[in-house]
Amino acid sequence: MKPKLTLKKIAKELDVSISTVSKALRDSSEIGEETRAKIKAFAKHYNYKPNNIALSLKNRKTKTIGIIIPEIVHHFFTTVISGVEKVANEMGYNVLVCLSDNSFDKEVLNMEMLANGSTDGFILSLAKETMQKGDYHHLAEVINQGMPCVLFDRVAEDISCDKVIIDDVTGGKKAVQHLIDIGCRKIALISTVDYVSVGKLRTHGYKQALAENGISINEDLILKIEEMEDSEKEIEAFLKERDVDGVFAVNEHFAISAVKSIQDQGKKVPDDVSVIGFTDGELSKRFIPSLTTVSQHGMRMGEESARLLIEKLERTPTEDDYYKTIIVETGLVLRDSTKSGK
Amino acid sequence: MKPKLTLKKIAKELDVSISTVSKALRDSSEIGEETRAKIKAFAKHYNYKPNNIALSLKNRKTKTIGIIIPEIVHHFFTTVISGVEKVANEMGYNVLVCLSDNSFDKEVLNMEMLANGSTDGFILSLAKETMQKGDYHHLAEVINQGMPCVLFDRVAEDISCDKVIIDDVTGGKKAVQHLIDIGCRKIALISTVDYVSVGKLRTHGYKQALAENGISINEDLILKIEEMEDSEKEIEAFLKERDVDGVFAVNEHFAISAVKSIQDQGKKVPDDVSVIGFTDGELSKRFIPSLTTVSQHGMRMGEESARLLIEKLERTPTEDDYYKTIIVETGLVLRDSTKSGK
DNA sequence: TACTGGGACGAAAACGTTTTCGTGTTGAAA
DNA sequence: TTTCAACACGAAAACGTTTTCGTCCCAGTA
Repeated sequence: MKPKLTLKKIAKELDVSISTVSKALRDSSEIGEETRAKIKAFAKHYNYKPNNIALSLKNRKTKTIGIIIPEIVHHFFTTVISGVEKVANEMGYNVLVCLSDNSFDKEVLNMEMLANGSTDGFILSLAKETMQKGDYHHLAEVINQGMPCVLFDRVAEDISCDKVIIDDVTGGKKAVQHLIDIGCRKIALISTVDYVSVGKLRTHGYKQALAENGISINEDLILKIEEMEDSEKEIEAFLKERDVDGVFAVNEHFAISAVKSIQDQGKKVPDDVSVIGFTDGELSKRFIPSLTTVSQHGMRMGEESARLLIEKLERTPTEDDYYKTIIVETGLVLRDSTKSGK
Repeated sequence: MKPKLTLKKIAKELDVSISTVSKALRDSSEIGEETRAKIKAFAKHYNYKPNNIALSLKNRKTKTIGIIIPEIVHHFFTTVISGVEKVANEMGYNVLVCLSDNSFDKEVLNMEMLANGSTDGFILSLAKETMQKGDYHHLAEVINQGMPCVLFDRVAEDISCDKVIIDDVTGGKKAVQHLIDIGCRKIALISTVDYVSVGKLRTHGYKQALAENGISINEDLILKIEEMEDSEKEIEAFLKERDVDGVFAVNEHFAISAVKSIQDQGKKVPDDVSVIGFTDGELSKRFIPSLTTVSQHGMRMGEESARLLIEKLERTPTEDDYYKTIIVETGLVLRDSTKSGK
């Protein structure tokens, strides 16, 4: 086991100064042809690689970006990470992944770690608990320290920074409009509680679509779920007592639970009831019947976020600075859980 | 926007030396009560946090561990990350996630990045291409430099380092034994090509179970799949021409494809054919019929890997060093894709 | 010969810490 | 009065780089 090679060791070995070695390796014309060649040969032979930490300290940049997500065991977030990784790597950056577990405290802790020099900036989707509290001081603080930051998907209005979101309202509207187009009139909505921004927005979309088609909104057909844990039972109970011909669920899990309970009641999907979910997970694709969904394009969101962040990192901060919000379009992926249009 | 506070700035502001500030903040008895209190109050008020990079450079340790996985959009790997994150955080470590995309070159690149000071050690599951090539020089090199390393799931025999694996042979055996127990006799195996170690081992388990029960091995009932891309069609073609009453698939995708093509043929799962998969993903759980699987306990594997690594990191390297291999037990999770025992 | 210029290299500062080893001041013991 | 410990603090090295600014020497010019 031989310890890492450093400039100092090379210098001593070749009996030149550290500066000479450094310059030679960077191909400076200051160093004579001969010495340069010798040093480069030596470095190559012993596989010298500069120490990243020292570079970071010197340059005051780490070439690392952090990403904090609420949970990793969730297909949408993994696709986002995937997108971030892809462009980060292309641009020579590393990715530090942190999990907030949907906990406010963990989110704050993670941000503190990342902000203390470990990363040049970060990408974040808010924890559920954070959105509920509405406490964003940790974000404000870090941004105020000059650390660039991109929020995605679960964002907060009142934080000024770059953002990447999907148009949840339009996404929800598209879904419901499609249900209407194929003939549904009694459309249930299975959503989350309102403090989760995406739930609220998709609900708006649902209502808009109904309104625009002259269908009155029946609050009794709207279910808001608080706890993921017992969502399945809640959905079952909810659907059992209602007569519907269409269901729009704001995520994949809810959609699948809906399909199951509809089938348990002896009805058929999509013949009796059409179901649309949100998020294009593996599950939706391979479920039987496969689910029609509003696709979120997680990979694209990740790519856009990373690009936005790195762009900001590599620009001199004096240039005119303003915050962008990128809206990634949603798509409607038609599969077998909805009747085909006539 | 105020830039980060440093020891130097505090020192200047309070008109003491840098060393005094550093010592005061670490509660050294060298510094007088009064000065100490003053400095600590100041630091607290302006929210001083030491710079991580500088600490890393000084201490020659980063308190960061890297994890390189073949693909993140894969439930098993996300659960592993989840486990790693959990214990890493508990022990005060950060996690740097890299994706090899199953490419040898990307794996090498990732390792080089991580080895240049960014991390204290890492956790790795080999890329498919790496296993195929059988080229592990990058691993050997880094280990030789004294960087601790833990391999999990897709490991290489001939690399000496800590490892965390499941007992794939026994896992496969358990599955097939169960199929036999519920009355299956014509059991097909859907596996991967042999250079993927897990595929090979699970195939061993399959054969062992058959042998032990006096069932002759029919190579015609074994399908080895090379490309994920067209696995669905291959499986369909394979099953159409064979008369089977049980299927053991070495992963979730294959299992689901199997179920689908069996159903397409007008047969019933599990009444006509029982199917068992490997990996307890979300998919298996929520698929209809839900899949009986051999569970891999990704979370546990991640936890064990992280624990192993950190243990090694925090021990003085002079103590007696040897490499451990931890075998995480598999479990058989019975669901609806297999007949219940008679 | 004296001066100039440039080629080839080295010294040292800087990034932000921690830690070792002074050093100056005090108060008390001899 | 001298001596010495204890106390409170500062200087400087070190971690591994990059970069600025010398410095030295030699060749060419006047």
